[in-house]
Amino acid sequence: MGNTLKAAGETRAGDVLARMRSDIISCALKPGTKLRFETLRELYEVSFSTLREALSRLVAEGLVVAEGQRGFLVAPVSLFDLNDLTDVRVLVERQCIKLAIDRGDDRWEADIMAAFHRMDRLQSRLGASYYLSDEWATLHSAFHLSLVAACGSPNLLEIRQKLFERAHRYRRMSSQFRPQWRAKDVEHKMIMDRVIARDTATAQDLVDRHIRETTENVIAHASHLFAQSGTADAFRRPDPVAAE
Amino acid sequence: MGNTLKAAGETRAGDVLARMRSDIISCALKPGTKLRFETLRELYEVSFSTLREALSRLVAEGLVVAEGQRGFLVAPVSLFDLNDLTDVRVLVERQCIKLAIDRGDDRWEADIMAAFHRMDRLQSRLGASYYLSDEWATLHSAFHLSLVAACGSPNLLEIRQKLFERAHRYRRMSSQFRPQWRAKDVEHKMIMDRVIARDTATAQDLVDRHIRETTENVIAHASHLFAQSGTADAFRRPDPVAAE
DNA sequence: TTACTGCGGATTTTCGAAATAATCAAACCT
DNA sequence: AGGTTTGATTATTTCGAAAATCCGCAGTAA
Repeated sequence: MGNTLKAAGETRAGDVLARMRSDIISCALKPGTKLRFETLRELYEVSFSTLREALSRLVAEGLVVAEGQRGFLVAPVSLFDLNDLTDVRVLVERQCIKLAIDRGDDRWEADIMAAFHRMDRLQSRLGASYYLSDEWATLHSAFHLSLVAACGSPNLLEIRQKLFERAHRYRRMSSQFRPQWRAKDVEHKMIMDRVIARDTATAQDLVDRHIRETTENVIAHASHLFAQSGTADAFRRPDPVAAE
Repeated sequence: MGNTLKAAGETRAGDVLARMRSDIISCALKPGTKLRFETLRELYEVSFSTLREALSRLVAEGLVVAEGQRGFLVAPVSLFDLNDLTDVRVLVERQCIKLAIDRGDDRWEADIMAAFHRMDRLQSRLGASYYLSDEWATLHSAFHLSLVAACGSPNLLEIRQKLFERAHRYRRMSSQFRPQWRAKDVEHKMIMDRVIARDTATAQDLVDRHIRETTENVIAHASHLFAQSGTADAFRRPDPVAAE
């Protein structure tokens, strides 16, 4: 029964998960949208259970929120969330950088240079609008990961990756409106240099600024898209987890 | 069809989730155990789909790991993971404390004292073995949460809570073997005092030590229960998420 | 008019069977 | 004998229908 396509060893739920994540990040599914099962079922051509599985995982990633027994929602965006997200990312990323520089070996340095090279070459090939390409987003993500891959903390890296994904959605929202992004590639090169030179303090500051300036850019050009909704309500998580 | 019990407004999956979490933390489901659906189905008296939902959420909390299309596993424990978890918790908790002290108001201070009082009174009532009680664990969790509740960062608080849960399992493993825990309550009081006095640096250091000493305690008395398994393999997460 | 209650339609949540994939062991080839 | 393929068995993943729940609205009473 030839479905879309079912790559090697990939579970159906995983495939839907990836497609939905992509659609949420690209805002094909707009923030705050109610996700009705019937609609999704025909959109992604899978059954209720499979959808539910994917939705559950997206809730874990913070891209979808669950409302008790009233269904699911694309996680809303807001100025408050963006600022909070940015602060947490800076905290985590600074620590990752520090640990990676302390613990990284030659192999780690080589991987960074390789990741940068791949990203750099793709930018040249794609020209001015590289930032709109999914392929570039992947290489960009891989580059930033390579910088901190040697930090030696699986837990920190997992947290970092989830935050990076969430932030990606905000970045996409602004790139949509700002064809001429400022030259991130220069910053990337500087960060790489300072990291490989094991200059912890400077590397941390550069990454800090890299993140915060991007946020400022988003706020300047895309904040009109954000929900004015209350600072508190937009962040209710479904599960009070343990306490109470 | 009178099932166990179905409290107000609680979804079945949520109930199973809570029970499984409790069983994993208490090690009724031992670390590293393969979770077969048929077994779980009769143990928790629910269907495949409902189980799958609960399992998915537990994966998000890091208490269960998924192995491709080869089923689920209770997340293994290891010395490496415990140490890593501890380091990340210290990073997060220090930041939470700092922000809460910067931003907390009178109401926040009052809530801390109330949470401490409830925990303290329960300890008196239960006597020497209070730490084995689930009720105390809840109040203990609530107390630590109250300290940082005013930090103003939903994202940081969510991360903190998940890490706290994971650490809880390790704490349980050692309390099982060490009936006479050292007097945590004195530490709790000191922390509360320094937090309310807005003495950020000291409060951070106390919490830091509070966490690290507990970890040392666990290592000293329960590390023989840990898997010797490789430092890397025990932490594979199911989903490479975005980066390739 | 305003607040409360009970019905009807829509949506989510749960179920267990059917399809798909992995595991294990015996037989087969080299 | 060692290693590989095949086939039977077991476990997981997916499906769509059935049950439970929620939401809006009409009708009634204060």
